[in-house]
Amino acid sequence: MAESRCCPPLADGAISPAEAVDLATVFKALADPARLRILSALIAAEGQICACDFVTVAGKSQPTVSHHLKVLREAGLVEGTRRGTWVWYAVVAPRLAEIRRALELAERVSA
Amino acid sequence: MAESRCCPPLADGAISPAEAVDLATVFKALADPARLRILSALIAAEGQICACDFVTVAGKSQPTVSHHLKVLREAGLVEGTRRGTWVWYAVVAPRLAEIRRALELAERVSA
DNA sequence: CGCATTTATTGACGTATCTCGATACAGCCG
DNA sequence: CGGCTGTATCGAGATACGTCAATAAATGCG
Repeated sequence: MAESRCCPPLADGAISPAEAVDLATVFKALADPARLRILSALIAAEGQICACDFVTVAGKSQPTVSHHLKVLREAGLVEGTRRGTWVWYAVVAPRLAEIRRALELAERVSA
Repeated sequence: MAESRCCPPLADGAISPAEAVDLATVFKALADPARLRILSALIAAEGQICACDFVTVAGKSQPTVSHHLKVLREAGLVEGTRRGTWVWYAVVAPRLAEIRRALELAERVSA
């Protein structure tokens, strides 16, 4: 602690610890190249993609891809629906908007 | 591999592996509650904050805070300048804008 | 039912990350 | 200079994460 304060006491403008944990969970889901490629493929497709195609997109084994899809699902970023043998995945747009808003606030304030 | 294709060949709209690695690095820097609290405090302050204050903000030890600041620095998200005994940190606004743009594209497409 | 195909789960291994105590470095002041 | 304060680095321990092979679960078909 500083004996002679180096600055006025902080205005406590930081997000709460709970909020920080929540946000961190989302960013953790985005913090992997394979998952980003899966997500961007889904976005570019503007629709649904069969899970089987992600093996090629991510360049990983099928179990690894399945694991990444689970992470993205649990982060609320994508949604999978079974159609017979295959499972089709799609982006959850509102969730992406939510994340963007968090960073938008950041830019607005810092601009 | 599917014997009878489940879907047309993917349009290859995903970002490149290199881009994915770059983006993942940034999101990794954001994927920690302590770092998010540090960053949000900086944003809320709309200016510079003395490094000594981050120990309280993050609720971690001084070496841990210093480590997190290094991660944020190396991700280009914050900047520190020494002013005598203390180091003052500030947000790098263009970098935040860059990240926001990546997600903005996402929302535009998925909207 | 029995078999083939797609997807998900399990278990294991290596690596990365978070955390702190101890310590080194940098700049002020008497 | 010598001591003091703030910051950064080092080393170590614990935990989390990415990855794959093996295997299970789900679905369709003959």
